[in-house]
Amino acid sequence: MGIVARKEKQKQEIRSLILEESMKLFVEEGFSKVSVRKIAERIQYSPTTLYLYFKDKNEILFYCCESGFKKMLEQNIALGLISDPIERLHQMGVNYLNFGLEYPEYYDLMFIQEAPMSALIDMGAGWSSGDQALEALKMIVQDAMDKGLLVPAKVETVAMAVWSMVHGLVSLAIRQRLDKLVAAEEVENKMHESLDWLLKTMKKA
Amino acid sequence: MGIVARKEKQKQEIRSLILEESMKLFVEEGFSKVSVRKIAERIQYSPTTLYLYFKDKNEILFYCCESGFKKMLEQNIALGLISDPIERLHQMGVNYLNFGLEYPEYYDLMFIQEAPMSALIDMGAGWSSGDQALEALKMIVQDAMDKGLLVPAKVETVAMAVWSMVHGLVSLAIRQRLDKLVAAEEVENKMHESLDWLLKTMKKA
DNA sequence: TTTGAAAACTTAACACTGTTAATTAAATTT
DNA sequence: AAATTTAATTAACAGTGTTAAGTTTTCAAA
Repeated sequence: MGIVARKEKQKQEIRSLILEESMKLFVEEGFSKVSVRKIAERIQYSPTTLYLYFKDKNEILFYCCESGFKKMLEQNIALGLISDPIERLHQMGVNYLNFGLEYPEYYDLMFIQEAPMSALIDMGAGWSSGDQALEALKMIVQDAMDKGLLVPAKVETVAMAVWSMVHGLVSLAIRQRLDKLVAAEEVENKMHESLDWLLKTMKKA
Repeated sequence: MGIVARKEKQKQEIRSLILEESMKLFVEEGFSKVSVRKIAERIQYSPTTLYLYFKDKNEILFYCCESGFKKMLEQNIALGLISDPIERLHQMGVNYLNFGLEYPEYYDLMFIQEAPMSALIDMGAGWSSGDQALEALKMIVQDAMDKGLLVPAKVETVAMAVWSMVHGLVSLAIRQRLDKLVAAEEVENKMHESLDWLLKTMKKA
């Protein structure tokens, strides 16, 4: 049935439209200041129409997360070219910091906000791109360990430490807490210095 | 003037009452679900009365932060007894993790939420107890470096790295992101393992 | 002790928020 | 062309932070 297929396609288009325009608004005005009514006005539909396509506001946020992860993965494509695992890990960290600083609103949604995660738990679904990124991290650590470039330890432990550190840097920066440790203009530099320090430190002597 | 002093004291008492009861509510119901009206009902005043004592809701949150820091500092009193700087740093990290896991609502306010920090910036004031805690951290790192227990590096860089790491662990845990890396029951253990790993790693060979 | 001003508090209201139920309009099938 | 299903809207509810205006209480001077 071509007709039912077309209808399905139209439906998907509106879904995408909602997500696109929502994300634009999140980036423009900041997550907490975007209301269902604002999104609706942007796409020229009534506010309640959104509820025909998404369960609630949280579900919209959740699907925006997914698009954030895709953006993040794109940045990491060139990573495969680096052969030294430590150098690859380092560059992955650099990408992570840059992503967080360049798209703070995305980052907020993906890693800081409570809402999307509990929406996800209700659904039993996804974060699939997020899981993918974590798998990549574990694999690099494993690789580095196999090649004797790191002091032996549990892969999970090291991956968790590295992720926590870059996440800590980005989330403290986004929430302006790092200003309390160094001058605001220097925050970005110092973040990279801290990352450098970690990788130098964990590298087997 | 004894009379004006008494009035001032009464005013302070109501201020404290508001803060106490607000914090109780934050812990009970979670930060985002507490409204001005709920706080007001608890203390048996009209909602608008709160605005006679605080500029807005954010200012209430901000002052709750301060009490959070005091709680945190209390936990760290026993720290002075430990003479080995690395051991002291380690225990400080352990305390940090425990605080975050035991009082997630406090932690949320102090380090994750956006609101209190921007309130603070408007005021030009405080986070005084927070600054104190960071100073303590820097001093320990400095001490460890002086005693040749760490590979030489900028104190700020190392302090930032350590703080970011423990903050990263706690904030990812609170927001249930670590469940994506290890099973939920094991999160707390694994967090401590990651911290142990960091300190072992950064210790000079 | 009564008057008048200052302080403390409340009521009413505004402009928002997310969300649901009932209703209308459009598209498709019979 | 009529009936039915689908899509979108209007109206409304219960809640939010906050302000302006009005009321009650407190306290010092007359």
